[in-house]
Amino acid sequence: MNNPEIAELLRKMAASYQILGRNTFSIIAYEKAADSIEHLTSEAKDFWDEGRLGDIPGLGQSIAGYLDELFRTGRVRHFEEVMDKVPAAVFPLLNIPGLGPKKAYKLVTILKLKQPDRVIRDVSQACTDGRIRDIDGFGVKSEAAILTGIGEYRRGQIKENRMVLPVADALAEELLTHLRRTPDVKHADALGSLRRQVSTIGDIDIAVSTTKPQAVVNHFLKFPHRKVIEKGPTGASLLLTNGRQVDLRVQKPDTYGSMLQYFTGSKHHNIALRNYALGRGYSLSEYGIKQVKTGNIHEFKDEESFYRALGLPFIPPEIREDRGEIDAARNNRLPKLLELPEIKGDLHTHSLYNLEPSHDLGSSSVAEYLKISENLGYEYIGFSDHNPSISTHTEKQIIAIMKKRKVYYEQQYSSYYRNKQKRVQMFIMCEADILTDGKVALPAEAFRYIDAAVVSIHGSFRQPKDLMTSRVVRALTSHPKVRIFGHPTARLLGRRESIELDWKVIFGLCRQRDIALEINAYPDRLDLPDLIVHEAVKAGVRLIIDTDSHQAQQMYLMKFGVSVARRGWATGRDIANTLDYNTFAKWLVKGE
DNA sequence: GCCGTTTTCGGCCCGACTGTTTTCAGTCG
Repeated sequence: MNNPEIAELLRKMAASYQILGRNTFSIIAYEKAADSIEHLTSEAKDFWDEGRLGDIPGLGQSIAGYLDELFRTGRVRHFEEVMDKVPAAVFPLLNIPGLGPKKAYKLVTILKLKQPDRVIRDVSQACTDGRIRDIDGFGVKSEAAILTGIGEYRRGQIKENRMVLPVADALAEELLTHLRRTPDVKHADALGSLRRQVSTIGDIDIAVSTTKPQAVVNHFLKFPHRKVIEKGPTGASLLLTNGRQVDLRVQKPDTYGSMLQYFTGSKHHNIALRNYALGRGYSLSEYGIKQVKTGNIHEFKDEESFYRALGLPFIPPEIREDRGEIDAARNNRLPKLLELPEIKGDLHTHSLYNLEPSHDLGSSSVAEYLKISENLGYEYIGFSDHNPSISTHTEKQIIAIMKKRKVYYEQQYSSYYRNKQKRVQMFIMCEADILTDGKVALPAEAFRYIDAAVVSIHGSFRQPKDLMTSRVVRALTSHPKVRIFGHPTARLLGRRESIELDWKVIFGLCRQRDIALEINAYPDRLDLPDLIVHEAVKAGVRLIIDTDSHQAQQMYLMKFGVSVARRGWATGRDIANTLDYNTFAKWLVKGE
């Protein structure tokens, strides 16, 4: 049983306890345990294997004992006994926004709904028939609300309606630029998951500090839009022409810091922070910090002073996820997170040189890439075109192509720099497929004509974990010039799930051979995911951030790779391409 | 049921919103 399934089971227990009227704090305990397991970076089963179930926060003797039974026998008798007291049809209804355990239970018992697999349809029908309005505690509006909720639930099942970070970021930048055009705006910032730079974003929320709220709201409403959803003296919501919703919140400068902190989240960070504050006699809210004894509320202009008032250094938004940042802050052990200017090169780019590759060519010339590398202040760039297709070439042909390609790059390079002093250094590389059996799609002899290889998976994504792991191990150990494991989970945001890998094995191997795991900054990849970055950093594995550019302008997307690294607690020392050219070349170029 | 820079006992995040009420319960983020 995997983590999401266990979390769901624990949530069902919490709901059952709620219906059965048990102790509120048992209910909270089960919910916390579910949250905790959902946030875990490795499987709870792996903890159990190692006899460390108790190390999972929120699991005490009781719940850990039940999970032990679950892993040993596949069931928990206590859970079954409790949940048997609740009609099975209650549980599917908990997925409907607006319905919680109490209401769901009431509907199921009063309407005598027995069949879990059709209970949502039955409730929908009951709303349409007007059979819910007469139930105690419900009314006409409840019927409409439930129907809306069911609609949302159904749509949510069909399509995950989130933007990838770079898209949301670009949209937010337009809005922020628009807002900052009026002098009434003192500060304007993104809020929520966008400010924390999460890889996918739902709605865009923006905060403004001003002494003239109405003027700012009016100015905001001039942004091109399809419809005004809401407007008032302290905020407004617009539906944009692209179908996205933007919410604006306006605050006076004196309380801007508390508001920014509160709406940046994450929810889990805020809960943990409030817990921490409560131990010191403070109660937190979006309005400020209240001294519990006196009831006095202190307001904050900025977040720095907000955290300082709690005795903490500023915690960067990217790591506000309740993954240990409050403890680290308290002990003054927050990492000095990587920053964009530390990046000195990009090692995964595709030029337009046609080597008859297995996958897509780039569309920019070597000169264009060099030009942008200069603009970015880089010391080096690597060209990592896909290997020549193995289905349409013999080994001999591939070797010949790679040899010719090396000459081409060297000529392009020297002609670009004919009369120039300062140069961006170049690495001639290759992105080689990891084939189904773990072979790398580049003959050994072809490695002579490259400095190093990125290897990555472009097919057979659904192999079982052990097979996939040995496949990757074979590829990473196939040649000394294999130096980077590209977009390691092969996920595509909103389109394809990650492959399954035993990360412990991969981390161990990467450390042993000093191979870097790539953080691929391409918009719908953002791969490694931040959670695995965090694990890799803890394991002391070297990382490298690349854009996987297929046209030179995409090199500017590096900042999103940096965001992922920051969310994974990475510092400059964890990232290979913060090294200066000489040190970096020593690391990258191995073998003859 | 969990947990400890107030505590191994006695606390447990906070406030808004909604719809149903006549002072509140349930749900959400």
